[in-house]
Amino acid sequence: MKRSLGHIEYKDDTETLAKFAKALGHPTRIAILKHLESQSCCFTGDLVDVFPLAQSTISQHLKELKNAGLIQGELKPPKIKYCINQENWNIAKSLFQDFFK
Amino acid sequence: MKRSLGHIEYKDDTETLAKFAKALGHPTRIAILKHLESQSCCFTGDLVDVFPLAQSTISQHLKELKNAGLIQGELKPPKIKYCINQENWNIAKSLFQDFFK
DNA sequence: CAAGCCCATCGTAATTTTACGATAATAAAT
DNA sequence: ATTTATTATCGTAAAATTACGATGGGCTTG
Repeated sequence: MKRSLGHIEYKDDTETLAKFAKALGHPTRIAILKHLESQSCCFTGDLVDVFPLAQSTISQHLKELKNAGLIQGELKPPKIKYCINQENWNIAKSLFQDFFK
Repeated sequence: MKRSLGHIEYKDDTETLAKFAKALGHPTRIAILKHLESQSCCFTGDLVDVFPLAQSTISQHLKELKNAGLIQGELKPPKIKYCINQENWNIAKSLFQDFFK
């Protein structure tokens, strides 16, 4: 990208909403989150069984959801249990609600 | 991308929600839509004045929002008036609502 | 018909995303 | 201490995204 202006400054809510939306902007990640909602929690391996994707790809999607704050991982050796991050989930929820008025 | 499986088939709602989310996944596009909500409608030129971005860049963002179905353009020569596509907007709204339960 | 205004599109470049296989890391169990 | 199970990370490659300037097309006005 040719960026003449480095960063454009948007309002915090705008940036945050875009960040959440971006994380939701892939069908696999939507499906993962739906799965997490229905199961409340699950392990990486469960998802690898459900989706026809490489384990590393699933892991990458989980990483993005985690970076966006939508999920969190809890160590349950040798597995990792992923759950919705309820706090940020609620923030996202109200940002989207406000956005759609 | 190395795609061994061509396309993964997700449920329609999942694909649609991801498509809307992807379109919302950039702060400039969020800001454009907020602007459109407050003004109800506006011209491309108005946005070029508001955002420190090249006219072609604004146009490209508008194109993506249009492709996602979130906005529509009406010819008002020599300008083009952009508005929220209310029908799809409502679809997006309820998809996000359902998603966040 | 020419000139001007507004906007989309083209061509281009840097960056990011998406995906894979292979490898490394971590903790438990043997 | 070695093995096993599970998951993250690395290296890589193709494609998509984001941005710019320049060009072109459509419509109105002179």
